[in-house]
Amino acid sequence: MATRSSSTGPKRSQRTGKPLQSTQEPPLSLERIVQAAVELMDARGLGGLTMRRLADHLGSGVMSLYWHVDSKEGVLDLALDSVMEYRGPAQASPSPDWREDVIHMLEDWRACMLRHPWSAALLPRRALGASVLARLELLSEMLSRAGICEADLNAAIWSIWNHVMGATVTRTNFGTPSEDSKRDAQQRLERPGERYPAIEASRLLLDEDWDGAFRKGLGFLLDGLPLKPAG
Amino acid sequence: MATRSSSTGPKRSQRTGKPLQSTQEPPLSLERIVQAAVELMDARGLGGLTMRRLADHLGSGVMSLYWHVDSKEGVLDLALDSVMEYRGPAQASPSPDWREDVIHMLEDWRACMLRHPWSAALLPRRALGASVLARLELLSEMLSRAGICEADLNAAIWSIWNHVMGATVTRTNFGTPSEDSKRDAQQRLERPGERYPAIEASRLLLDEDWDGAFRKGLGFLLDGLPLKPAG
DNA sequence: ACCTGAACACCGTTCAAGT
DNA sequence: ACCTGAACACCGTTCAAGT
Repeated sequence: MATRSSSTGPKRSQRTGKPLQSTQEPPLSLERIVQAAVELMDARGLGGLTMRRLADHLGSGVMSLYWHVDSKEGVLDLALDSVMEYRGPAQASPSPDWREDVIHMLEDWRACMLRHPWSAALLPRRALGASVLARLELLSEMLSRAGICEADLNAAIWSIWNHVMGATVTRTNFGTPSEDSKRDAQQRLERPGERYPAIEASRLLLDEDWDGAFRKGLGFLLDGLPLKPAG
Repeated sequence: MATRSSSTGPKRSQRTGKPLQSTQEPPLSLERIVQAAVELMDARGLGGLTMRRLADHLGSGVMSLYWHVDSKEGVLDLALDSVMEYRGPAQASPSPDWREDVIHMLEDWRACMLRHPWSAALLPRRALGASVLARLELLSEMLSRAGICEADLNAAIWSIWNHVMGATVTRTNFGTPSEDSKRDAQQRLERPGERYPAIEASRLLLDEDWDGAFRKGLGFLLDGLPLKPAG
């Protein structure tokens, strides 16, 4: 008559009933929770993160998570920042060319986000964590050293932030679409009475050189920054 | 004994039991649904849109919506595009200064999104609708007329797209924070062992001139575009 | 053609309790 | 200090039915 499976033996998934791990689970910790959240989102996307699934993944009850974490929002904050750490360029930092340093850090930033496609959409929606702040701090130093004046600094930083985040979020959304959705998009562009000849001609939505567009656009932006001769 | 209220008389909200409207509701239609969705999100944010609430708002049962609409995703697609229409500049379009035209359209784009703060976060996550496509088409024409070469066109368009979307989404997130969260942010910056002197000095996170940063950053980007002498 | 309620398989989180 | 299950107030959507 019992509708719930027996609770003897090792912890089992509420969802599948299969044993989650043959060995003993280590105790819960913030680190384990955050790491599991990253893995879960890597595998199943932003919407795939569920407190219940997260607990399952860790072999614990759902509510156990809440002793370590305030809410799901807190998990998202920590997961995002955990993925954004910067280890710096190969050699000692201040290279002769400021542009090289800036581009290296931003390419790495973008690469981090592309490794975890859920992160780009999360970036602008949460409080800034230590890793993101460290990157902004570094960017600020680099631009000052390049000779940007104080009055232009914040606008320059936000513009670069917008470029990195926008390029990444746009790419994870529009990049590598299925052949079907490509055909759909193309048909949409050619719908009678609603035509977009310029977009059609330039293949804006079919062009797949997202890396090139990122680099080139970043070049435009850096070219446009007003720099004084030297720091 | 009945646990549900009587179903005589005009349609009542399942949630509150109050009559939703003293007059007869007009029949459902795609237009009414989309408009109600926009109103709901304007009032309660992206997370405030619920199929049940939407139905309540319209005085219908939840499942009635699904005759007009495929899914909640479909409602979001339509709501976004409905809010992004461009009516063009006051006078006939091709002004002597291409920059003026571009800036006008982009300022208007940003203004549309700021009027509906949920829209910026939605923009990069959905299929492009007619209003957004029309704006991209217009932008493409304007840049070609300005003399950008074909090979640079798509990178330029995406960079500008990133700027508009990024600036708006960043502003709706970080803009006008409460005094409390400002203090929190400041304390975070000054935490011992984890300091961000450059960000602190430039007041990157406290500066509230988002309009200025948008315009200035767009200026940098347009300055950096490589233009041939004339179209 | 248009609308409906019941039901299903989920959510995040509160609570009162266990060790 | 750390973990738990039951329960609450929600979700989006399928289905079989009504008019």
